[in-house]
Amino acid sequence: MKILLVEDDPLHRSYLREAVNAALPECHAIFEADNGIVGERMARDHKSAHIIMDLQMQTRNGIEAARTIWKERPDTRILFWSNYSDEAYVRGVARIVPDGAAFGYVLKSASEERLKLALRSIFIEAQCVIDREVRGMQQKSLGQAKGVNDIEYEILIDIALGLTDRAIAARRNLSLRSVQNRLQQLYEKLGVYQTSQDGHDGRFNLRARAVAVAFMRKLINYNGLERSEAELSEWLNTN
Amino acid sequence: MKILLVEDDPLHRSYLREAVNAALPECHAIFEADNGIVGERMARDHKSAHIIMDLQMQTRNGIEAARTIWKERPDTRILFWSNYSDEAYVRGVARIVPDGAAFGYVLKSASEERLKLALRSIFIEAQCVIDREVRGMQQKSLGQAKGVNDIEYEILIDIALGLTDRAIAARRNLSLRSVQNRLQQLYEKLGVYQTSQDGHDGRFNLRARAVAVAFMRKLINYNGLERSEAELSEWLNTN
DNA sequence: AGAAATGATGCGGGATCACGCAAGACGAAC
DNA sequence: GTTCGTCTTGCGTGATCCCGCATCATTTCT
Repeated sequence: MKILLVEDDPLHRSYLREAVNAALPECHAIFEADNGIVGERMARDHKSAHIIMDLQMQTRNGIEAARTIWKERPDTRILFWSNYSDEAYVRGVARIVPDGAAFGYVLKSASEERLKLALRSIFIEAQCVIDREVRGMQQKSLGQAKGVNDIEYEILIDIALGLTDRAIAARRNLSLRSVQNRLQQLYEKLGVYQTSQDGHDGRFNLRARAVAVAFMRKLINYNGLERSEAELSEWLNTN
Repeated sequence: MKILLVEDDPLHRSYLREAVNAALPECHAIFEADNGIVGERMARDHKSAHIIMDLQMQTRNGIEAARTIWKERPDTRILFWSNYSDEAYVRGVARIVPDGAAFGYVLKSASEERLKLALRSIFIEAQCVIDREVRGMQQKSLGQAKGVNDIEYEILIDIALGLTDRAIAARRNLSLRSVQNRLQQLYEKLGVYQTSQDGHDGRFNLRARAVAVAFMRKLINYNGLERSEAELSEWLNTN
C-alpha cells in the first residue's frame, strides 16, 4: 500500500508520517506533497489510491485538489485532516465527494489514537470516518432547523461576493423578486434585522450584516469565498 | 530566564520548546499555555517578561491576549509566531504594541535557523525582529500607495460589520455625507466599481463587493472581524 | 380529487445608497 | 497674506434595496 500526504506544514507532515508508520505497517511507501498542485500531480503520477489531505494550504486548497483527483479516479480514498470544522469546509467537502467513495474528516486536534483508528478504518476497511464535531456540523447543515439550506446558502454566497440583486437574478435564472424573497429567508435564518425599531434608525445594512454574521458563524470562510469568486469570474466572462 | 509559550497546537508547542532549548541555554524554565485565556493568566502569575505567542487560537486569539498582557506590563517582550502575514494581523499587532516594547513577528514557515535567531535577538538583545514577508506587508499598510490608510480601514471595518451609513456616522462622529465620502475613497482604493457601464446593469453592490475584495486581499479576516464585533456590541450597548 | 403548503413572480412604496455639485474650515506651501 | 490641497458638510437625484400585498404554479398531504 502506498500513501500520499498532502500537507503544508512540515511539522504536521512528519507527524502524519509517523502516525502512518505506526498505524499501517502494510504501508510500504509514503509520498509527500506540500501543496495542492503538487498533490494533484503526484496523485496522478503514482495513481494514488490512498491520500491524506490538508484542507487549508496557501497555493491550492485541499477541496480543489480533492475535486480534481476524484474527478480522475472516483474510488480514491481521501482522509481530510483539518484544523477546523467550519461549516464552509464541511459543505465544501460534502459537495465534492463521489457516491460510494470512502473518505474521512478528522480534526488536527484529535488524539493520535483517533487518527490512527481513522487511518485503519478508511484505508483498510474502506469505511467513512467523520469526526464527532464535524458530524454535528454536518447534521446542522442538512437539517434545516436553524441551519441554512442549499438555496439560502447559494444566495448567501452571491451577496458575499458582492453581486446586486439583478446580477444574482441573471446568474441563477430567477426574477428579481424571487431573489429578494430568498434574501429575506436568509435574513430571517441568520437572525438579521434592523435593530432599534423604536427610532427610525436601522443600524444594520441587512445585506452586509448577513455576510458578517455568516462569516462569524463560519458559514463562509476565506477558502470558500475564493472558490466562489473563481466560479463567478468564469460566469462573468461567458456572459 | 523564563519563557512562556502560548500556542494551541501541541505539535507546534513542542517544536517551539525544542527550539527554545537549543537557542537559549540561558532559559531555565518554560511554561506553556494552550490558549489565550490561560496565557494571560500565566503571564500574570509568573510575571512573564518573555513570551512566544501564536496569533490564531480558538478560544482567545493572540492579539487580544497580547493586548491585555501589555496593558499590565508594557515592557514584556513578545514574539508573535503565526502562520499568516495577513494585513489584518499585521495591523492588529501594530495597533497594540506599546512604545519601545521589543517584539517580533516570525512566520511558522520560517526556517528553524531563522526562528532561533529571532529568539536570541528579541529575548537577549531586546531587538525587534520582523519577518521579511511581514515587513513588506507593513510597508504597504503604512505607505498609502495602493494601500488602504487608517481612515479607510476604519470605515471598511464598519461596513464589514454590516452597519448602515447612519450608524457609522453616529459611531464615528461624522456627518452622513462624510461617511459616504470615505466610502467612495475606499471603493476607489479597492478598485471596486460598477462593471459593464455599457448597459445599465451594475453587477456589483459596491458596499458588499468592497467587503468581499478586502476579505480576499486579507485586509480583513475572521479574527479581526470578531474583535471588531466585540467593540461594536460594546458601543451598541452604551448607546 | 381537494386542500394546504411551498415557491416564483409582479406591483408599489418608503428607506437607503452612490455620487455630482458646491460651499466653508483648516493647515501647508509660497 | 494668499493660494492650494485636503477634509467636512449640505442638498438633490436616480438607482438599489427591503418588504408588504397579491396572483399563479407545483408539490404534498389527507
